[in-house]
Order: sequence, then structure tokens, then C-alpha cells
Amino acid sequence: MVTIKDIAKIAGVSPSTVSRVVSNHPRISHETSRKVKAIMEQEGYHPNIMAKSLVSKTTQTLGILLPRPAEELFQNDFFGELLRGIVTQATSAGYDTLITTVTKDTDELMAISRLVRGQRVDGILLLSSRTSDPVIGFLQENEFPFVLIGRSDDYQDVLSIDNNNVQAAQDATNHLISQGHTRIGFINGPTNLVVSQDRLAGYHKALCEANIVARPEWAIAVDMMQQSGFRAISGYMSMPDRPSALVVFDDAIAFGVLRGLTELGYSVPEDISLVSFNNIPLSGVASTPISSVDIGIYHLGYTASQFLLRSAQGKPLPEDQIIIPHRLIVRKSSINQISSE
Amino acid sequence: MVTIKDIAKIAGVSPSTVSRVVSNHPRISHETSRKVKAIMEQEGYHPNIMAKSLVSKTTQTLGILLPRPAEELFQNDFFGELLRGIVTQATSAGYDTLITTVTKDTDELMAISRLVRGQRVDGILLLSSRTSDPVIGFLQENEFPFVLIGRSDDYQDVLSIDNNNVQAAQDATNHLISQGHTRIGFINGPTNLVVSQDRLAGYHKALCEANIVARPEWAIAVDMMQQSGFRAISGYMSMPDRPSALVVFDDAIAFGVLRGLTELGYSVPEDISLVSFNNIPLSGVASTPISSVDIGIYHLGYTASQFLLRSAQGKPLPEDQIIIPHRLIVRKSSINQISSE
DNA sequence: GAACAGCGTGCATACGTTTGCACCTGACTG
DNA sequence: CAGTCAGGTGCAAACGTATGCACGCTGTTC
Repeated sequence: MVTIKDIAKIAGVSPSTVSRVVSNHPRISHETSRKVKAIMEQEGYHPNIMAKSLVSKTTQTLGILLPRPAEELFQNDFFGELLRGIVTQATSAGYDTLITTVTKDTDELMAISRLVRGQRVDGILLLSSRTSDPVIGFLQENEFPFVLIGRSDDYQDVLSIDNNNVQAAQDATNHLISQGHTRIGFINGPTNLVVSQDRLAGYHKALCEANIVARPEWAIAVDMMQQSGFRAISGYMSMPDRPSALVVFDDAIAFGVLRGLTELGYSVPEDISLVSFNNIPLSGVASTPISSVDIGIYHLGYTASQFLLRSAQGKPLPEDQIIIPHRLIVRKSSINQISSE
Repeated sequence: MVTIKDIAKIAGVSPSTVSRVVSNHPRISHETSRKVKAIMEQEGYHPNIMAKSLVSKTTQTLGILLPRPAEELFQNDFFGELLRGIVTQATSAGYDTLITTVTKDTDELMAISRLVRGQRVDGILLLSSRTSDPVIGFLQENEFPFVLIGRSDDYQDVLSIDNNNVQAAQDATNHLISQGHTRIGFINGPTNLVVSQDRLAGYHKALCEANIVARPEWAIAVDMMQQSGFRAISGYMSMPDRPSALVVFDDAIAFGVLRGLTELGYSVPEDISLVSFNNIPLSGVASTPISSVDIGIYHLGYTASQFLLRSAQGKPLPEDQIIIPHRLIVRKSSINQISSE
């Protein structure tokens, strides 16, 4: 492999000069620069990044700790889109993106520790938004740049990029209310996720502000598999007194719900209206197109990446929390004027 | 940051000894090893990976060149699942995974060149399966370890991990034939992808073997957006003489087709049967569950990663092409005994 | 009792860069 | 004409680790 010394020898200059040419040092003569650059091109020279990192103490790399394979994020489009946002921004800033994953919860700290202590990355992007995350504590102690996608109540002064999920759920619920519904249920995601808690809170807030009394038995939690949406809906429909509309945590679950309803002979939105979250591409081509809150997943990743880079470069971070705007996309599943009771 | 020298000083030994402890050198006394390990633990020492790489000429990292953001793979579940397979295998072997992407085609070579020449990764995983890919040529010239997910006809001696897409399409088509269909159409993906060509070939082969004459106007190509499936189907249905069954390139497109059919007042599988590919989780909960060929995406990524690691470690590669088995999952969209004509 | 084997450790060098400092040259100043 | 200055370049040290070689020590063998 051709090194800086080889180039220097061919060009008849010292390695330092070549190095300065590479970094566009101001005090290199135009002619030398031109000559060296030509030789680099001709020899196909690229600086060895390891050597560079060793002295510069910087890796030009961002780390991402993936949620465990078993976890939900991998199950649907969310992750791919998020990653696209992250990588696009990082790449445009000349950074690479490093991915690690773990199989057991207990390995998480080890994996992070390896990245941080081994100085393999300049900053870390955390995807999990569990209520309590030891990784956050570790990163804070070591004053290592990191950004959280999501939110954590248990730690202070953490830069996190998130949607206003309370507001988003409130918007979704209010939309149903504005369509004349008063009997509104909620199918939530895993309750240990902050986002689930936020959306549930938004749902309750909307009901409260509309002076609708929440019915506890109408708010349930399922895991992220669309099968569970399928199962959940039959529970609802067998209730003697059932809701006329549902807010659903996630499009994948909503698909299951929709399918269950069809199978049971109900139709959407006539018998029951639906609004869900994430607005994955397929939402629009479901048998009944599903109204969904677009939470700007790409934007989320892009922004997180952007702020992490700033932080990694030692620049001050503007705020403690960045909110990515959401937008309710109304489709057929919730367009319905039911008779007011 | 604590280095090997610090540990050495505290333990009262030389850095070499510490280094040997870390790598479990046989000629280190048990007691020294124990003592040094205790100190490493206590000081939170992790070897600097950059320095390590510099001397060992190895990075313990795999590179992935993402398809361009605009490209299809990002659009659906395929990519997330593939990545999960790749990263899981790599991580279990102690490797990290580095992701880069480019915005323009012309940047691809630059990006790859940076990784290879800069010795940033030990091997590269190529996701694109375009018929002609300059990146493959570059990697071959430089004798750099790489594995192709997909297939390329233009280069010899490339280790590629792929499905038998010809067979898969043949199976899908045969399934429709076995259901009594003789009027079978094909909605293909982008024609510059090898996989599209293979599936089209399999479709033709099945027809041919069943002595069914292929109708050129029944085989069309669309891009990967599900909207295009939506549009395509109206073209079919306005034909005076239309197929009774369709093989569709991808689940996302199939969703669009399904939706189009419903909108036009047709039902599946009664008016028209469908079989598609990829078997994404949502296929099973479509309004009519879609029959789909499961191509083992996770398995594809996992295996590719596995062979790339072998190659990166200088081990010989067993074969030129590894085939990941596929499996047709029959669902309602294709279960239909139509009257034989 | 000398020679030798084997174990455990340290010294020195190398990996490919960056960068502070010093040096040289020529031009310009007073 | 000596002195200053700025531009252009090279020297050498440093980053943190791995490893071939040499060295000292202990115990064994003839």
C-alpha cells in the first residue's frame, strides 16, 4: 500500500510537505502542491485513516447502538428510514457511521465502553428510548458526545431529538373528536417505551380537554407485532359497549387491526374509525387507507446526526431538546361523520 | 484516556507485558496476568483501536456501501432485515459494521476507494445488484475482500450470495398454474436489476414448460413504489383480454395492486390471483393476505457477512455462489380453483 | 559443575500520520 | 549594506500498540 513517504520520495519532498499538501496548508507553494497532487492521483494514494486518527484523536466516525435484534424497531420501516437520515447527514459531513448491536441487555455497556474507551468513534447516537438507560449514565460520566433519539426522563441535560408525542397523540385524538366521536379507544405500544407513555398522555389530555371521560378498559397496550393488533381488535369488538374510534400506536399494529375488523365483518371507518402513527408508505395503500401521524422519521435521524456532529466537534449545543414537527395525514380510515348521540 | 503505558507503570511491568496479557500470550506468568488484568479492570482500560489497527493492518470492521438514498432498497423492509442479518453475524465475530452512502453514482468509486485505500475496513459488502458495476471491477483489481449480495453477470470469480431467483419466480408461476391458471401476467421491478431479469426469466420458463404461450403485453415493468402497482393494475383491467393471475415483483407493489383492484371493484383472488416476493410481515395482514415467496432476507445478510469475514481473514472461500433457499408462502390471494377453460 | 532448555520479561523498532520548531532563501526596509 | 521579514520546506517527536530478539533466571541433565 502506497504511503505518504512513497509520495514524498517520488516528488522529491519530505513527508511533512505531502501532509501539508493534503490538508491545504497555506504555506505550501502553488507549484509544489500541484506536483504532489498529481503524483498522489497517479499513485492512487489515500491517507491511512488509522494513522491519521491516532495522532488527530478523531475518527470521523459516528457510532450507532442498535436496539436488540429482538426489539421492535427492526420490525418495520422505522429503522431503515431513520438510518437513512442519519447516514445521509453524516456522509455529507465527511463522517462514516458505525453500527454495533448486542444480543443481551448486559452487553450494551460493554459494547459502548469498547467504542468510547477504544476511541473508535467521535460520538454516539442512542436509539432506544427506554425510561431508564444505564448507557446514558455511562456516557455522561465519561463526558462523551452523544445524542438521544427519543427522550429520557431519568437524566438531565441530555440532548435529545424527539417528536412532541404528547401533542401528536392529542392531535390524532382531537381529529377523531372533531369527526364527532366521543367513544375513543387507544391501542398503545410497549409501556416501557417513553414514546408509548407520551402518546397515552396525549390521548388522555385530548379527552380531558373535550370533557370526555376516559374509559380505562378502552386503553390497552400490545407489543409491536401486527398480529397483536389483530388479536386486540376482537377483544374490543366483543365488548358490550365499545368505542367508535381507535387511536393506534403504530401503522403495523393498525394493519393488524384493520385486517381483524374486516375478518369480523366490520368496516372502516363506518363501524370504527382509525388513526395511527408513523405514516409508513404502505399506510396509503391499505384496503382502507389509514390516517396516520407523520413523525418525520428521516428528519429525526438527519437532525440527530447533525447535532451529534456539532457536539463531536466541540461546538456548543443550542438546546436541551429538539422537537421534530409532526403532521397528521388524514385518510379514509377516519373520515366519517357519525350522528352525534 | 488511560493507555497501555499507564497500566504498565502502575503494575510495575513494561508495556510489552501488558500487551501480551491482553492478547493472552502463552509465556506470561499466571500471576502477572492476574495482576495486570485487575489493574486494567480497575482503571477502565481499553486498547486504542486505531493504534492497534495501525500495527496489525486489520480493522475488525466490515464496510457496507448503501444503495443511493433514492434507490428502492430503502423503501421497504428489505434493507432493515438484511442489515440485521449482517450486523448480527459481524458482531458475534467481534467485527463492527461501517456504513457509507453516496448521493451520486460517480461518488461510489470515490467512497469505496477511500475505504479500501485508507484501510478503513477489512472487507466490503456490496448490496447493489446492477448488471454492470464499476465498483466490482475496482475491488477485484485491488484484490480486496468483498462479497456481493445479489449477482453480477459481468464479472467472473465474484463470491455472491443470492437467491435462485429464476427458480423462485418459476415456483411462484407454477403455483398459479397448479391453481388452474393459464392466463398469467407479470409485473416486474426495475429492469436494470439482475434480480428483475432473473424473475422474469423464471416466469417465462414456467410458462414455457407448461406449454403456455407468453403474452408480451402481460409482462410489464414498474419502479418499486407501491403507487406504481396501483397505476399498473388499471392498465391490466382495461385490456379486453386480461390475465386471471399476476406474479408481482415485490410485496410493496403488490399492496398497490391489491388496493387498485379493490378500488376498481374487483376482488382477490376471485377476479384475479396474486403472488409476490419478499414476504414482508405486512403481507400476512393485507386485506387479502398476499401469497409471497419468502427469500430469507435475514439469512442472506447473515451468510454474506459470514463469508466476507472468512475472506477477510484470508481463509479460502468454498464456492463462487451461495444460494439461499426460498419458500413460497401461500395465502388467500392465490388460493382459488377457477374453472378450467 | 558446566552446559543447556525453557520460561518470563524488557528493549527497541515499526506502523503512517501530524505538527511545532528551526532553517534557508530572497526581497524589502531603513 | 546590514537587518528584518515572510514564504516555503524539512527535522524530529509524538500518537498507542505489537512483536522479534535478547537477556536473566531456574532447574535439569550428563
